[in-house]
Amino acid sequence: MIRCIKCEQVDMIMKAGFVRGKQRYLCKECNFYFTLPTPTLPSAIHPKRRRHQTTIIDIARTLGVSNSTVSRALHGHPDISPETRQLVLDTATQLDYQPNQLAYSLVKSLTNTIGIIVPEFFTPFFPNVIVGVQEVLSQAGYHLIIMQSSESYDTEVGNTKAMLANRVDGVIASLSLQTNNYEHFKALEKRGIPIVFFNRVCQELNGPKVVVNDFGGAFKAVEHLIQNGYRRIAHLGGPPNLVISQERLRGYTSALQKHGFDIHPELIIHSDLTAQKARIYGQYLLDMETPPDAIFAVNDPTAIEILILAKSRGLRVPEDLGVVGFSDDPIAAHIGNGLTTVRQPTHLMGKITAEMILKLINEEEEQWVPEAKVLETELIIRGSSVRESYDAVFNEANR
Amino acid sequence: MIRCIKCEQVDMIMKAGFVRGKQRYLCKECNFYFTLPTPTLPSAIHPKRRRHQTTIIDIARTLGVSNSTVSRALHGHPDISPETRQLVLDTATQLDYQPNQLAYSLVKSLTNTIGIIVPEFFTPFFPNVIVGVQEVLSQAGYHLIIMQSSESYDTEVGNTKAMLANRVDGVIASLSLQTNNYEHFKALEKRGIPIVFFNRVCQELNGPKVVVNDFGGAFKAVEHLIQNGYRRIAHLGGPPNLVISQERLRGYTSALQKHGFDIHPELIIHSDLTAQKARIYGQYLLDMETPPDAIFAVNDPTAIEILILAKSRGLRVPEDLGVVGFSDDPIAAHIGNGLTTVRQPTHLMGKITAEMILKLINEEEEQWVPEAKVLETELIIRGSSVRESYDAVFNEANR
DNA sequence: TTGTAAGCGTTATCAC
DNA sequence: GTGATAACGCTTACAA
Repeated sequence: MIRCIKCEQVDMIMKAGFVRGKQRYLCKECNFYFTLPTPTLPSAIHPKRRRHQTTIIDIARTLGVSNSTVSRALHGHPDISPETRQLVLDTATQLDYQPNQLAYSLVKSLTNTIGIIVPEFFTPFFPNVIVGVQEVLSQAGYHLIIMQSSESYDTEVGNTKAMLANRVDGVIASLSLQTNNYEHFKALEKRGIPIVFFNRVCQELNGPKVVVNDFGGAFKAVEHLIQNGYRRIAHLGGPPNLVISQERLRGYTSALQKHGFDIHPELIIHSDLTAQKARIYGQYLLDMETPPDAIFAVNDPTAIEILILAKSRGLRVPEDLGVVGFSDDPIAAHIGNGLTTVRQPTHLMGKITAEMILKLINEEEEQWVPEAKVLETELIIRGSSVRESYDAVFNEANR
Repeated sequence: MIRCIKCEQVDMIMKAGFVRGKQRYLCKECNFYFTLPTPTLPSAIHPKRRRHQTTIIDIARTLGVSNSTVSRALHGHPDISPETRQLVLDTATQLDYQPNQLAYSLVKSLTNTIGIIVPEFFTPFFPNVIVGVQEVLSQAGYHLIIMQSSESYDTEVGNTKAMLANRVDGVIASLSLQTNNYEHFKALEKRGIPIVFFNRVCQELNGPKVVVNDFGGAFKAVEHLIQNGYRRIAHLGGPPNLVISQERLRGYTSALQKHGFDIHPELIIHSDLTAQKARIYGQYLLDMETPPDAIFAVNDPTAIEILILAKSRGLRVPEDLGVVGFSDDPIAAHIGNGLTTVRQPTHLMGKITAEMILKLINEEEEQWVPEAKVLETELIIRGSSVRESYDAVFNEANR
């Protein structure tokens, strides 16, 4: 005999289909739809659910307590008797309970998840940064969901949408090569989701950024080439829209200017960071009427391609051609007599980026957060750029 | 005037605090607590929620329709008039609506997320596999949540717990060095979460696996050394608990046996895949009374360490010492005269693993899924192992 | 210390 | 074609 839970009527009840496996009723008296409250019997079993995961309700039922009690016990809430608490904990392990993070996140509007968008995974740079990020985040109890833009603007937009849909608590990003429009990141900002950019940043967005001193690194690299007697130094640069390209180019020109060299625009090439393009532009440079005697490349993969190209042409490195890269990829130490390069603190970069995003998430009011953190680079001098004699001469002259 | 929603009484109603900003009442007649159902007024505003994300209900309210209508419109359900549909879609973009994947996942018990657990990120192997995985998964509309065990058993257990809590639809995993107990993976299985192991698999779990033919690769490598006249070939192996170590060792011994060589247990070393240990064991091997004239290393980082060690000792490679690695890391092509190594199809491995997990997720009944997929390897012959004269002699003798 | 019930944002079922 | 309502699994304010 079914009684309407609203008007207590008994006679005017009609069956009205099933909802999620439970009989549904309609009270014709008060025109009210309802299902019967789930019976609180300890042995109540969901009959037709496959692979049912244990919930706090299951624990509550087997113990004959309310789900709030269970919730409190599970979270070590102070207002609960030690006995109940232990009882709950025991049955939880007994029933192999695993909390449902989804339900938690839904109710708390917190996912404890940070999203990171990186352009690629092929050079060791981004994986290394991620290692640093993850170290800090997992310590703080956050998960990391990693997405690749694959250097595509459209994919990057999709990534940010997915971040939004999954309600990540914060986003870490490094821009794709194609990205020139930043609306998708502004959409995140607008919703109050903190973002920290690293490495491939953009000046248009005024959030916090973590970068290395690209200018300084490039400056040191080119000055080092000058000190080794190279006089016609080319720059195989990156795409002009990236700040790292701009800064490294600026370092290059500044170093030349400081030492009284002219800037030759024909020796400045804008490429795309890949070895394929480096090969083409490298050929072009070395085929010039007056080819350069040194090349400062925007990153290690392109520098290595130049090294390979030089070898195939019978050019001696460093005698005929000096080469300096940027990144200190592991391979740089081992290729030929070693590639001189600018080392970036990738791991540290990851850690600092992660710390920044955590700070942004946890700040109550608008605390002060540094606009941009600039990490220092280190010039690692190896065989591809050291011409002993010149170095001596130069240092002599400067003393 | 408040009426009890249960007994319809009007006089015995008392105010009884607030719940989530709504007045709560107690009916003294039937002793029933209740709040008034949320008014369906179009202009009802959540008064005190900061950073409120637009929901389906907001759209419904502004349009004066029900949320089911909105839901249907957003999902392109057939039973909806084109006008309403367009109206909903328009206001959705207007209000900048972003679906809440959490709520969706909660109700559907589907997250559209796959978790992957990898031991490390330092060698290019795992990043490369991940690239392949992600290619397939993102095509299928799945996200990837990446976790690192950092070669630690405890972290790996934590990772699986987190996967469970986040209710991922499937798990891809490669075991940590420390892992000897597989209960945490069995716990996933028990809950019906599909798992696919790759590369570092374990025989105890009988789920699907994707591996390369480690045996065959090792066999080819060692046979190649024999053909180049090396007669005392050592094996710098991996940890004995990993199947890859076992298989590569098996390939090593089989190749020796096939060519009538004795197995010298003192030439078989179990290390841990790292360059640090490789240095120590490498020293040990080269310091032997009768040192080996060739070393087959379990992976490239260790092989490269041997190369460096040999150089520092003035040993000529390949004349005095032959070296073969396993993986074909990018660096292998460039170090010294090149490192001979066994190439693994990392990208393909990722793609196949991803396809397998998708198949497992989508299969209705227990469809047949291959137990294990074995991918072929390729021996990449470079300078570290080719002694022309010996090769000729050997081939002569075998003709 | 424990219980009650709302609500987080969705989907699904049935009635109309 | 549209609306009403429950349910997904959890936290929490308030009352007892």
